[in-house]
Amino acid sequence: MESFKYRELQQLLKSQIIKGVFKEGDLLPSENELSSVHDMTRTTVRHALQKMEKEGYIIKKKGKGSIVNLKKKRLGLLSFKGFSEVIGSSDEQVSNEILVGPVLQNWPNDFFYELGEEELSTDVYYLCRLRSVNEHVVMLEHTYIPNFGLEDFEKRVLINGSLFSTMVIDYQIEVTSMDQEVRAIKPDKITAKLLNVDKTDPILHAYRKYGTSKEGFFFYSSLFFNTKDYAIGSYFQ
Amino acid sequence: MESFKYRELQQLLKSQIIKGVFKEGDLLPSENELSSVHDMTRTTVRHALQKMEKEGYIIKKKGKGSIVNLKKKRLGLLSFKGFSEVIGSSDEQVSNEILVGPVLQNWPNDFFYELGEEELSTDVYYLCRLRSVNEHVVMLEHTYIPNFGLEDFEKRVLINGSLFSTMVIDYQIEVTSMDQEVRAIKPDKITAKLLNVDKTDPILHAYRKYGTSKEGFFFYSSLFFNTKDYAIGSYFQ
DNA sequence: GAGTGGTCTAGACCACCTG
DNA sequence: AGGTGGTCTAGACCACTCG
Repeated sequence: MESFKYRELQQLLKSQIIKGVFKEGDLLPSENELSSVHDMTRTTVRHALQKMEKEGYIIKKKGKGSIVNLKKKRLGLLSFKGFSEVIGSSDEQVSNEILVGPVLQNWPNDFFYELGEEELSTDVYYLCRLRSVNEHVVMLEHTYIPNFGLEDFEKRVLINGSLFSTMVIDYQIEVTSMDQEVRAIKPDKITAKLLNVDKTDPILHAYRKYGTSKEGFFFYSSLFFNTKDYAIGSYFQ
Repeated sequence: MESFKYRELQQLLKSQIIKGVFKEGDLLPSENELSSVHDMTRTTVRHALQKMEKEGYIIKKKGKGSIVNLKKKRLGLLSFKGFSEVIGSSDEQVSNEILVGPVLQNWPNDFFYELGEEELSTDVYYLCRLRSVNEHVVMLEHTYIPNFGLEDFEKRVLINGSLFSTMVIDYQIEVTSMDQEVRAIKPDKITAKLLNVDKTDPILHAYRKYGTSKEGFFFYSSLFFNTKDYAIGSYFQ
C-alpha cells in the first residue's frame, strides 16, 4: 500500500538479483549512478541499499561498490533466508523434493502456534518438502500457508525452487521476520526413515513463524534436521 | 581508534542503558533533543539510533519515541546477544554459575575453530559457566578468550553477570558478529550430569565464533543446551 | 587521479501518537 | 495542537580502491 522511493528501488534491485540480472559477486551500479538514473538523492539510494545489506542481499565495500551476495559458507538454516537462497550458489549439489505438493486443507488440530481468528477462518496450503545436499538428506519441512488471496498457488512452480522468491515475485510478499523454537529430539519412525537416520539418533527440530510485509499475513513451518552429515550453520551481524 | 560522532552517541546511550540510566521500557530523549544537546544533525542521531535498533537495544515507534528494549520473549540463545541480555529483564529466575573462573591457559589441542598465527601465539582465558532458568539447568558454556591485552581479566566481576557488557564497558570491545554450527547430539557423561539429563536424552550443541569491533579479535564458545524444559527461541528481523 | 562508499550538515514535509 | 519518528532533498568533505 504505502509507497516510498527507497522501497521501490529496493524492490527493483532485489527482483533483479533474484531474476539474475545481477549475479553473485557482481557490482551493483554505484550510488551516484542509481541516484541520477532514478532521480533521487544519494541519501535515499543509501537508505535502500542499507536495507538490502541488512537483509543479506549485498555487501558494501568502501571504495569498491555494492557486491551481490547470496551464498553463505554453510547451511545457514537458522537464519531466516529460505533454504534455496542459503544453499543456492555454493558448490553443493542441492535437491529439493516436494513430497506433498501445495494442497488446500483445514488447519491441523493443536497447531503448534496460536492462530488468530482470521487465520482460523481460512483454509491453508500444506507443503511437505525434503531437502538434500550432496545426496545427504538434511531437512524435512512441513509448511502451512494461510490462503489469504494466493491465487492459483497450487499451480505455481517455485521460482528457483524457492518459496521465498516465489512470494516476492508472484505475490509481492516479502518475508520480514522469523520467530522459531528449537529443540533436540528423538525422531519418530516416519521422520527417521525420511531423514535416513536411526531412531536413536538425535535430530534437531524447529517450529517457525514467518512474518511478512503483508499486514497480518504469517506462515508456519515445522522442520526436522539431520545434523549427522552437515551441521546447521548460521551467521549474524 | 576511528572516531565518529554517531558512534560516540551510540556508545554513550548503550552504556547508559547497560548501567541502568535508561531502563527497560523507558523512552530515550527524542531525536531533536539528542541532536541539539550533542550538537549534531538529526540525520546523525538517526544513524546512531538505527544501529542501536539493529543491535536490539531499542525499538522505535513512530509518533512515540525510542523505547529501551532488552528482553526477548523466550531464550534467544541462537541470536548473538549474550545470555544475560536475552534473559535479563524477564520474569524468569536466572542463575549464572561460574564453574571454572577465568583462568589463563594454553589453547586446547584440536581446537574447534581454525586459529590464526597471532591467536596461537597468545595464551587464552578459559571460562566454564552453567546457566539455569527457574532452577532448570538449560546451558553449559565453555568460553575461550585470547589474551590480547585484556588487563586483569581474571579479576573482573562480570557486569550484570554478563560477559558482553563487561567487554563493552571495561574494554570498549563490542561484539559485532557471530558464526555458529549447531548439531543435535547425545551428551557425554559429564555434560549429561551437569545439564541434569539422561545420557540417552538428545541435547543441542553449538560451536561459536564471535567477531568484535577490535580488528582481529575473536573469541569462541562451545555450548550444550538442555532443550527438555525450555526450547531455544530466536527472533530475526 | 577518478570513482566509490562513509560521514555529516541544514534544512523540509509528512504520518502517527498523545494530552 | 504539539511533539515524535519516517521520508527526502541538495549539497559537502573524507578514506578507501584500483588502474
